[in-house]
Amino acid sequence: MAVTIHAVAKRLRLSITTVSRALDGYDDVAAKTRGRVIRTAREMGYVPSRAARQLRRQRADIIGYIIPGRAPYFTDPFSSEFIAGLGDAATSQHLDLLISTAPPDTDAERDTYARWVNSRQVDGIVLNRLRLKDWRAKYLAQNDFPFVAHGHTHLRLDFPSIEMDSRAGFVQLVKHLTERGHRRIAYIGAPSRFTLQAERLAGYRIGLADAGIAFDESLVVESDLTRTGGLRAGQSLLDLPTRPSAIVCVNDHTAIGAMRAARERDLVIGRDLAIAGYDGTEDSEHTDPPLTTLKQPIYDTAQRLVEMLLQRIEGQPIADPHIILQPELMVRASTDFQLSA
Amino acid sequence: MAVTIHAVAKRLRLSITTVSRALDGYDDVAAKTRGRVIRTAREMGYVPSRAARQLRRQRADIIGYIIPGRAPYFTDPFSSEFIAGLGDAATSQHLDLLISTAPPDTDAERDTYARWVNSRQVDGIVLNRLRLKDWRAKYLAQNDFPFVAHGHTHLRLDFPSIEMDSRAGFVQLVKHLTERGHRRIAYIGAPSRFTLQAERLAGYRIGLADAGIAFDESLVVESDLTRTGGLRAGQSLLDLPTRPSAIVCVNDHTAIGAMRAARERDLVIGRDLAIAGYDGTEDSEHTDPPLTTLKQPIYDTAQRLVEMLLQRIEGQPIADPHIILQPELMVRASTDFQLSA
DNA sequence: CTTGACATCCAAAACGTTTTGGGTATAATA
DNA sequence: TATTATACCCAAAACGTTTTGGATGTCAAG
Repeated sequence: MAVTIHAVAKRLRLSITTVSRALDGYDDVAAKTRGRVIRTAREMGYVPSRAARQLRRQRADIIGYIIPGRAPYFTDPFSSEFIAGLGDAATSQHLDLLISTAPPDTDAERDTYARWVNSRQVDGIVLNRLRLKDWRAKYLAQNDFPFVAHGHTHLRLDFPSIEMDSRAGFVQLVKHLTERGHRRIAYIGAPSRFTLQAERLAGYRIGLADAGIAFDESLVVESDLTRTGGLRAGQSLLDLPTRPSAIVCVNDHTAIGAMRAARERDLVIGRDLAIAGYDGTEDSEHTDPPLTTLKQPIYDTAQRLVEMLLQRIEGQPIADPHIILQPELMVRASTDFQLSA
Repeated sequence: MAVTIHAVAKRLRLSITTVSRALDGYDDVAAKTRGRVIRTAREMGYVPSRAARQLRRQRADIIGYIIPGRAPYFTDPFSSEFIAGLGDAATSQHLDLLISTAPPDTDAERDTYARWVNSRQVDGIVLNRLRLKDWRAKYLAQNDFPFVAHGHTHLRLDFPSIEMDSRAGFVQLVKHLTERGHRRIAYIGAPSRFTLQAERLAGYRIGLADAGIAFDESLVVESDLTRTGGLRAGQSLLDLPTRPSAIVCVNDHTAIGAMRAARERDLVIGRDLAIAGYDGTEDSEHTDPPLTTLKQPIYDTAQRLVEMLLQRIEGQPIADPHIILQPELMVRASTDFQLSA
């Protein structure tokens, strides 16, 4: 079987206490002894049993992330990049990342969270795509379980978070469009339970109001954050009696779907029709034409969230527990034209 | 703190043995007692400590996957879909999925594998993007550690695997192109240490030979499986004195980059130039024009790999330990035209 | 009444660490 | 020489389960 601390101690004719303390860098073991211990341990390929250490230390050195959805929903590049950020940051903090998947607001989701919390399998949890009334945040807060989140809720809860001011982003985006002559600007959104939908829709409405354009309910469609959803929503908008001249989308994937709907109808994006997304994933650079989008630093955000979570786990004070970042408007060919009257 | 089996036993005035056995469904506990135990445990919110169980059972109920690369390399949709498949399958088998990232053939990679194996943190490992001489496969096999892989190596090792016959796929793809009049067909590949590169390049060459076309080294470019890499490689190919009329790419991401290079040069894909990819990710459906590709069942493959791994972990015989699947040629507009002489 | 068989239950060991609370030399000080 | 520091080391407890190997009681059969 695997080599235990016992075996190392036996070989060295030392107690396991001394071996343990030597390896952990305590100063009550002679330098020479420490050297012997470290060398022998390495030679024998000793690595502490995670389970035993975890049981004794009451700490797993693992953080958890439950992907809110099932494939292919989750395969959007936002998730990939987010997970990559979590994974890399975890690794560099000597943590591991435990992943599971569960569709939002299902029993499976509740079970998974309950299991992770109660079995002390992870030391902390990262939350993403918050809901306005996010039971997860409530549950974790009630159980005093360390967590951080990307986004906010409408509940009275205090937890470390990083969020994008996507409302301001959409205001800016709509302004960009109205300045280019657009008056009929449509919006393809997400289900209303998501905070991101509330924020982005609000930004859209403010943007319209700023330009003195009346809000037109028929130009707002709910979709599901996927390309296929964006395609369907785009189809319905473009088949309207008087179609919009611009479509802003809740995320890049939706926009990519909408672009396809436009092509199906032989509309030239960037001339007949403006389309914009949100997220600034690499995808958006490679569409034809390149997609105007609001860029958020997904990878960095994930990394910083892990750092905050670790501080929270260790009970350290967090310097800036509520970070709000501004997305950056990336104007590309999909919207960069003056609408001809 | 969290509720332990001790607390449950105390409340019920039973021994922890009985509580444990009642919950585990042994038949040496009275039905009435079992009922009381289960009810009380649920009421008290008892969930066994993973660490303790793991220590005693010598089993973690966790499988591991180390993403071979760092962001943004890993953010290609192949990885996302693969991870989604692993995650979902793991969940449905009552396993969790531990994720880390490490660039191929680095010390970081070796450390991570060694740590996971020696600390018995995971019960088994899933390997992906195998290398021709994959030290990971060798290492795990030597340590008799359960693992399964997507792909094969050139080493004499026996392990459960699922792989795509991507060589046959490329033969078919090249045939598809030669039938449409293409003679100058270029290939954008991956670094040569990857098995997938060897296979796909071989398929490309056989396809050429089948059509009586001489292999032209100048039409083969090595890239890095990313869109940006595909863009660069595409640029260099299209700037050749006599440019190719078709480009086949080692994966969809590369193809998407190559498409961009073509657009930069005002070439109409699907008329002036044929481009094809490999993977059949959803991305390929949404390009303009839609991308011809070889589709492989990534999500299902991941799921089946998890099943095989679990059997391997439990020492059960595996019915079919070396599955080879045929990719499906999806002919789309990016290649579906006759080349005008 | 004894003996088995059966149904229930349980004490204690074991899993492999970390940590607590000393213990034993040796050297320095009084 | 006796005392006190100092440096180094260790036995044993604890973490929370699962599992082994009985123990106890009841009931039917001999």
